[in-house]
Amino acid sequence: MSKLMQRCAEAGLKMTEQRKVILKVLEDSEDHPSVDTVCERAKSVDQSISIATVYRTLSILSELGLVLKHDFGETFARFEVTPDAAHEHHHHLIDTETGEVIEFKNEEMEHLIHKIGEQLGYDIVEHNFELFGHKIKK
Amino acid sequence: MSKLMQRCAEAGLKMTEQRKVILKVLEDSEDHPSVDTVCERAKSVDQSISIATVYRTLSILSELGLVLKHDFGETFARFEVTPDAAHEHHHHLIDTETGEVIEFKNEEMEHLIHKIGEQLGYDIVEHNFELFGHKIKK
DNA sequence: GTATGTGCAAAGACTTTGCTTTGGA
DNA sequence: TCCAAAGCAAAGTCTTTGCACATAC
Repeated sequence: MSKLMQRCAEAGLKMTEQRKVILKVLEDSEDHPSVDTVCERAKSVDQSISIATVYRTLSILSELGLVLKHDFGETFARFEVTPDAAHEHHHHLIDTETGEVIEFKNEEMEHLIHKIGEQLGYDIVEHNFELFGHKIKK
Repeated sequence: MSKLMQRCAEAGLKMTEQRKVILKVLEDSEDHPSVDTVCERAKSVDQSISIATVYRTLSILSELGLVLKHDFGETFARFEVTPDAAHEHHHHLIDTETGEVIEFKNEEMEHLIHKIGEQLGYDIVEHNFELFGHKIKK
């Protein structure tokens, strides 16, 4: 049983065929798929899966903190499975010329985020950090 | 003539009555108004201003870099006039309990952003950095 | 005078939801 | 069995756009 399925079971969710497929699609995705893309990938396994179910499933997973919802400056949302170890946390650099999303890690950032929260008297529960830029041409 | 009007004139935009009102609304706003809010404030000066014009104006200003478009995790966009001096750049902390948006500055962040870009071989032209959290209760 | 800008309403894009049926526990 | 979940289609929300009229330069 996959980690995501396990977590869903713990949360009391019924493990329907559709959910199994969607969870597997998410776990197998190495990019940051949109709802449409998740749905397409799911449909290639089970044609009957509807986009409404994909929306509902992603919404639940997001509330459970099992997936992260991103806005990379487009008109729609993208998703990825939440990294479960602290050292797997990463941020995103979007190449403004190609649309490519590059993941990067930065320890300093992690520290800074909590330091800033402390200074302002806040418990930081979430954050967005995205860079937009283009390759430096030699 | 306001700074924003000046910049618009330089960009070759016609200075219509509607634009004057919208520019003034933006310059006078100390928060991060949504399109609807900008439109309401503009209408209180000139009832005839339509939301389509507000959308079009904000879109132009955003392309010119004169306003910044933000996504604070809501379903709609918010805007603010772009700070024109480097030392006025700031980021945002959204109070998840009240929805309040707190601005803060952080020099370290500015450095880090460009350092990360350099390390990855990218010219960073834009970035999003938002924190979400709640007040620490004593 | 002419190109740009505006208002209105319709269309578009993405997302949510009501209702009926299906199926997991 | 029974309630959560799915499919479908309609509706909702935010944003963009086509068109006819208005207006800044």
